[in-house]
Amino acid sequence: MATLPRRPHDRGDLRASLVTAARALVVAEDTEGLTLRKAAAAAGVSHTAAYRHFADEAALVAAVVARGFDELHAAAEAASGGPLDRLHGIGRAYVEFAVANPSLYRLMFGGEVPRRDVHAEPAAAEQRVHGLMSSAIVDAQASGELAGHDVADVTVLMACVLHGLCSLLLSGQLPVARSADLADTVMALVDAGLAAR
Amino acid sequence: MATLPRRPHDRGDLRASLVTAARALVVAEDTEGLTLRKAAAAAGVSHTAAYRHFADEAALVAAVVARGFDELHAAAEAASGGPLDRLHGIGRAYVEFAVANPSLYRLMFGGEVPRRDVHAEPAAAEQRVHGLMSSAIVDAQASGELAGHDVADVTVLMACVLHGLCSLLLSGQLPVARSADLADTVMALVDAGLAAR
DNA sequence: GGGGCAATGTCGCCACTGGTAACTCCCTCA
DNA sequence: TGAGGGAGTTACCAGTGGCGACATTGCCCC
Repeated sequence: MATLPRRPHDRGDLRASLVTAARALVVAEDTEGLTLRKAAAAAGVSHTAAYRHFADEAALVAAVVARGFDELHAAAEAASGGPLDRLHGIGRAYVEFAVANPSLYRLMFGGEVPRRDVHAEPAAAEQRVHGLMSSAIVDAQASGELAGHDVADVTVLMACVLHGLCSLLLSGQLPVARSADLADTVMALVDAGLAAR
Repeated sequence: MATLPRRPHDRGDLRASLVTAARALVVAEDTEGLTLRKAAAAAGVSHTAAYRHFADEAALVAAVVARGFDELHAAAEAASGGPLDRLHGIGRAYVEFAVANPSLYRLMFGGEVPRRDVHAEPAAAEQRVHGLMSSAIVDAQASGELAGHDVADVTVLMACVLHGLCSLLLSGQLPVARSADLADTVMALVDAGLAAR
């Protein structure tokens, strides 16, 4: 009897399938539900097959995290408008992403599993998001909407505030229902300190 | 043969011993090194004994996290000086704690293991830290060093900025060597927005 | 006093996880 | 055509969290 092709992932798409399956697991069962074995099973493959494409489970997790940052980057990139509006849009998109994908966001910033010093992928993807903020800040300074503080410092402040807010929201310290509201409030306070006057 | 007393933890101090052992494991082997079995072994007890004092491994972790917040609270409480100085002192103590106890801090804010909605302990301990900030903010507003924004909003901003900064520091996105410097920079920017003028 | 009794621990066991080693299959290419 | 290697598989291992049945101990109360 002619068996179906035994190697459906022959052309290297198993890697992508595993990342997709792992991401789905995170969404469905929260971060602790992510297991190399479950991801492999979901991809229709024995768990050892994953080791052909990832050194560790940690490497698989790192790939999921990197993909998460790519998604966050895409969401933030969609912000438009004048320089300061764009900066605010990025901030809102950031918080919206976190609220919409809490388990994924937690995985991305959990920090324990994917050590930034071991896996370069996620760190690079995160840097791209920060780059987006920097460019908006530069523009806002050029247009005179923000004072000329050191761009790196302001970017750090922005990243700190946004991540800190998301962290408090996702841990339940702040009500998720107020996320948009809180994002605006916090950014307004930051603006007050950065505004050109 | 006379066996040594089989129940060295009779008066309920096993719980405390387990938390201490677990905390030590986190410090020694980072968050992923914390295991219920290892903690029990370190306390000189079989691993199932731990279940007499904690429902889950998660409950043990939650206890470690709560204790971490207590330590953070104690460190922050030591800040003194005028209202605004005290607020800055709290901020510096916060960052110093994170840098000095990176693995513990990661566990405290990792978020995956100890869900705030399940374990009340850690959330309450965290709230106490925020309470410290609030009181300093209230004082600074009363003394006229800060403008009279909504205290809750300002507290959120403060907590966001501090946690965000620590998060970036511990993940390697910002150099730990500059932690004190960055803390001051970031807080100065925040102050600029909050200052009474 | 002595007898229950609950608290505290131990042992044995289970399912599951990450990881390794040895093997099979099948495609490619000299 | 046949050697080689990439991609998966099976079998296995140690370690982990968790459960249930049992032992021991000290305390409380008749």
